[in-house]
Amino acid sequence: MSRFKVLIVEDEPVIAENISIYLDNNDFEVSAIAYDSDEAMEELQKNTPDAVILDINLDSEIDGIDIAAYINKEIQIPFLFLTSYSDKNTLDRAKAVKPSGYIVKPFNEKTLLASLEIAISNFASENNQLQPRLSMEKINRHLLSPLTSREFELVQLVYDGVSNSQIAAQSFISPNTVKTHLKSIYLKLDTNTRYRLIVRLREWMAK
Amino acid sequence: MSRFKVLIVEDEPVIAENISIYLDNNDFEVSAIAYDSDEAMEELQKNTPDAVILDINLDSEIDGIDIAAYINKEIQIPFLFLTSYSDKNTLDRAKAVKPSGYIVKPFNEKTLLASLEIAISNFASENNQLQPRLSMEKINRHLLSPLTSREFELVQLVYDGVSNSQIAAQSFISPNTVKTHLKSIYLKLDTNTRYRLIVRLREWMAK
DNA sequence: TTAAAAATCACCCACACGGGTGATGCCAAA
DNA sequence: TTTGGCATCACCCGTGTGGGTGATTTTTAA
Repeated sequence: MSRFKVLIVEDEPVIAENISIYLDNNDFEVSAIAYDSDEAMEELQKNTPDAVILDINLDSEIDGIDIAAYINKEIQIPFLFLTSYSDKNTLDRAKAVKPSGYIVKPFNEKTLLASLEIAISNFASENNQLQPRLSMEKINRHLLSPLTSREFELVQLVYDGVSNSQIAAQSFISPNTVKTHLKSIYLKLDTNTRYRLIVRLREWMAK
Repeated sequence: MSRFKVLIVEDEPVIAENISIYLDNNDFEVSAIAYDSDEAMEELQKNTPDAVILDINLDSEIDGIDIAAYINKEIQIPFLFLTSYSDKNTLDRAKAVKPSGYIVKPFNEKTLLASLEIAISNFASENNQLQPRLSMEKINRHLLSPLTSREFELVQLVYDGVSNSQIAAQSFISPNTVKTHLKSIYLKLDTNTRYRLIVRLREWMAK
């Protein structure tokens, strides 16, 4: 696998250089170093990285948190804050843009590296399974009498938008049997149409 | 608001004490300090905290990563790793349990605190909006001709499991009009049943 | 002002779906 | 051995939903 491209946004050249060298020695590719917000925005657009390390204070109109907001809106890649400031005010503003991490200077290089790896890993898996799979456990939590395993199989198909006849075909049972199962399912789930079943399941999986 | 209860799992008493005092001075309540995995498991069950700081190496059968796996399965609260180890092997194991953060010792106290706050904040908002609201923007990204605003209103109702007659009633239009709108919607979304529409929207919102 | 797009409505038809009822065979627990 | 849960199937009926067609009014943009 090719190395992950990381953009460093940091106005102090010495620190930026240090980070760059350190990342380069540890299986990351530094796509660029941006010393101010303009450079950062440009880099984000024309040479989009896989992750970003963001200093918050850049003594310009736009600060690191603004850049983060832009990333969330337009690019959707993970980012870490790396900053000297951890006062309540700054932290509260930072919370709003949902950073993958927040590291306060002076920082432990290993912490930076580990945080970066975790951020990338978490971000990737979030995007792949933000489609929560149905969990029989979670469903039964809401039920008086739990679903049988067969019923759960059918529920999964319904949840994926499969029609009764299709379910019958790929489950090797009669369409009538599918209907019979659905009746018990509706009874247990206290529902009466397949689309309301889907909506209910979506809600239950979300929490 | 009452203070967040944090469990500290750390086998070195001096470090554990230091963290405890520091958190206590910064608006967190330390629900307990667990010096080994048994104590940790017990605390998690009988005095469930809002977040956990986990050392990985606890020189017992069960280590911090195992505890993390347990938390994910049974409790669902955010946790941070705080450890001396950041070798590839340990880190890869840690990635699998999706920690909110990974801090390597010796650590900057402010980093710990900021990471904890970010972790709790991110975790809370994840749980509240894991039910993604429909976004007209995201839908239209997939369409040749975009939805009109009226159509989008109806799509939202369908997505919430509302029947045609109910939609008609609460939108003050004729059931026939609802059907007409749905026809255009199905045409644009390339679908032909309301439940497949719901499934498709769910998929599109997820990424 | 005028043409195009959007929103509204009606009627017909076909069918997938859901509710009601009843039945059979299997298997495990009592 | 028997009871009860589970999975399987069938038939009937009513209706909500979707497809086809055509129309009028309102709003928006040219």
